[in-house]
Amino acid sequence: MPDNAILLAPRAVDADPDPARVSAVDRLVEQIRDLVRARDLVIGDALPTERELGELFQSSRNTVREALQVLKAYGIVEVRPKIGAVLSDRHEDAVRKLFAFQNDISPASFLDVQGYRRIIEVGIGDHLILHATTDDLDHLDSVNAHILTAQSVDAAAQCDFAFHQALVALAGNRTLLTNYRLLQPVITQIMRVGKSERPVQMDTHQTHREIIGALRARDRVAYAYMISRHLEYGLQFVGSDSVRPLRTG
Amino acid sequence: MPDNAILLAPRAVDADPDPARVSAVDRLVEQIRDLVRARDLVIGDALPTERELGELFQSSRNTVREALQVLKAYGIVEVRPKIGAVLSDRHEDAVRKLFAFQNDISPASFLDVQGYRRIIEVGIGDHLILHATTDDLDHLDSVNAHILTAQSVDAAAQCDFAFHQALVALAGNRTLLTNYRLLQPVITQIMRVGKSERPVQMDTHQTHREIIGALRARDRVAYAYMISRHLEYGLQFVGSDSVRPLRTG
DNA sequence: CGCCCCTCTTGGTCCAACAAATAAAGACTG
DNA sequence: CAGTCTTTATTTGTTGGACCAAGAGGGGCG
Repeated sequence: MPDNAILLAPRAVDADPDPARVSAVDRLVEQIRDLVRARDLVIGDALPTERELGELFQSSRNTVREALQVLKAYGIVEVRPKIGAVLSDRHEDAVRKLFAFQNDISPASFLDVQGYRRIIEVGIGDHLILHATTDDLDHLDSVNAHILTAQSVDAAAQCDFAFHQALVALAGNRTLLTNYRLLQPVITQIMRVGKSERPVQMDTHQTHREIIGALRARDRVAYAYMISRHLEYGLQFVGSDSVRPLRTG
Repeated sequence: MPDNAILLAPRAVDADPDPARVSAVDRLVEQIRDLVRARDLVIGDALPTERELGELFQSSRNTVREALQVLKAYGIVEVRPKIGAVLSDRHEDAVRKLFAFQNDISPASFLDVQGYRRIIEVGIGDHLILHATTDDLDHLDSVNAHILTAQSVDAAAQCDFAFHQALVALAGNRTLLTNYRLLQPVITQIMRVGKSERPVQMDTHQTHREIIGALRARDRVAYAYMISRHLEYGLQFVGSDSVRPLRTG
């Protein structure tokens, strides 16, 4: 049934004008993908060896290797010596990595990302007010509790993000959550900057508690207000004059 | 200003535990990136030839080629015969392609994506009501007009998406727009499915007009209602009985 | 000056080889 | 017989070299 459930393969996303002029590597990438589908391989299954793939698709091992590098960059496979290429579940990680690959992060981006988060986190408010169960909110509390045990700025930022991610997850929309998580590197960096100035774990934890409280009270106005204020709070540390370039190799 | 606008480079997104065990290809990818930075190369500039890169970094040309395949997959470079590797601005395209790479699109995804769109497009309503200028709305009208001239289902879907993209763009948030555009392949496919059943260009155009009208009237309730109904409309062609979960390999 | 042809560089692909890693099989020991 | 060590054979990692086709660049010719 995986077949008829598929309505389409992602198509027309990249033009493919002259099939004769497509490189052997690109062709192999597609052929290997087709092979995976045809054999119904799942995460963890191993592909044929490089030599076998070369023989199977009438290509040299070098070409196969170049195709495997592409698949590896896509997070589709992981290659281990002696084992060969194994289907990987790191695809989302690869997307995230690529997404942040050369997005130099500027103060403008900081503002932009916080604005994005406000749109999202406020936007899901109605849904949370209506559908979040007590269990959901208890879960938020437990996630929030971790921030008190954070031993470093970095760990605190991770916990902070985990809370907001859990909040977004409660919206029950996979696409939204995926997109939100794409910004993880950027968001945690914002949080690191905010927390490096002074220890604000307690403040953050308390504010999160109040946000959860607003949800428990089913008070959508309070929720929207608190989220907005909470997101603006982090920006005061990205003040105009404290914006200094720090180049990291 | 590109330099001092950099606050940080994406870090800690992928672990790099044992620098001794890193493969030559991965090392080369980083070295080539460093080379680009060191020489301040910009979009359109050409990298050294494969043979030169191999000599420069003490690697064989095959290894260089594998690294270039990775950079190509990342949308960092485009390789043109005889010219060599040229710095590319196709990075976002690469992200988009990777994002949709193995997301086989199921009816469940359709629902999910439409839900995501509703969160976004309704969520930006307040901002649009408050800040959209008459020029902005006129621009929306002109974009919307294109759908009447569409000669094919595919073209109509493109126009439809262009309208919604323009709408989201009015929110003035680059991050949001980038994320929305990430879903372009999926969204346009949803639109194609909706429009393939029967010609609905007129309907779509009219509904868009009404949405713009709600914005002109600064009527946020009407806007939210119309957007929601508009997004749900496309779903009727994805019948409920064909909605079953599918394993996303 | 402009056009055409030639050449030589460059990417695209393949082959062969060796090193390093390691899974699998076999040997050894208690 | 069970468990551990060793050997072996296979597989990936990397290199060097070879050839081809395409095309950029230079030189010659009209």
